Amino acid sequence: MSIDRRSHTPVYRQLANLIREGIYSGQYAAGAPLPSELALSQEYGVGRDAVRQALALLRTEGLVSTERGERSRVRPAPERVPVELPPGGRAIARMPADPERAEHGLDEGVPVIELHHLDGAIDVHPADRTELIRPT
Amino acid sequence: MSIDRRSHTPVYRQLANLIREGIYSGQYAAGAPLPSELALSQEYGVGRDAVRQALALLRTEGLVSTERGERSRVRPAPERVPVELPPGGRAIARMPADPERAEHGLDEGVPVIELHHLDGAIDVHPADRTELIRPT
DNA sequence: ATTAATTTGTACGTATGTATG
DNA sequence: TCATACATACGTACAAATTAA
Repeated sequence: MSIDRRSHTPVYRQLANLIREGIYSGQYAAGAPLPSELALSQEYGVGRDAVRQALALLRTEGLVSTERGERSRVRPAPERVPVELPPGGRAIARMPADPERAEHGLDEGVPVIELHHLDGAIDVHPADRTELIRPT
Repeated sequence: MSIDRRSHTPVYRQLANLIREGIYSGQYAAGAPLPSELALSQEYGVGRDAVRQALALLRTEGLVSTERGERSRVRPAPERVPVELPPGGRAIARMPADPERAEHGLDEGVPVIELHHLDGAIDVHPADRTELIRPT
């Protein structure tokens, strides 16, 4: 698979699609590093900007995490902790603002779940580690 | 408020913070257009790249939406539809991959809620229009 | 209805800073 | 110390969509 310059789909989205498929197919295993930006740039014959846009897109999807100085890695799915939605409780999911994300130490592309209790109390849970449940 | 070039906080994050506060404070009302990228670039004395990175960050937070040819707008919060988490049901929240996002017509920065029923069926709901509830 | 101006999107380049190995 | 790698920030140019004239 390669990049089609004649396609209407932007280069960086085509590249993101290729990498995403590589993740889904297991070509890139969970926790494994992707090729460096330079390597991807050369391998697919695109600018570094296109590579960075593709990786940024995958980060917002929670598929990839990047740390400065290291190659991007396939973000492993953490264990989910069951959290009970109590009677009369309500829950919503939203993306955290950047300062809130830093405060909770969340990866990019990870939503938060707000759990609203009957008494008005609100808990905030990282969505990647949370599974809302209701007992039978 | 303005940009501090000596700060260790990147220019684009400082700018994103300023715009975000402008949204929270009501200076930019829901649905209202933000200044154009050029206007922001000139007003704060930063490059267009920094402006675009700031807006991209706010989009991933679901605070702003942008369409080509139009100025970015403060994303209005849609009505939430109550969805019952049934007995024995489970729910998780995650970001949709780009093709899935396009398929469902979701804005950037909007998670999806996966509702897993006891019989194995899975519903997918847009998180910005969904409120999970459990009756008392 | 056409044209022009505005605005965002994509893609490239260069340079420098900062963190890792 | 040195090389590698990602982050930031500026620039240019052109494409594509909308808005205004």
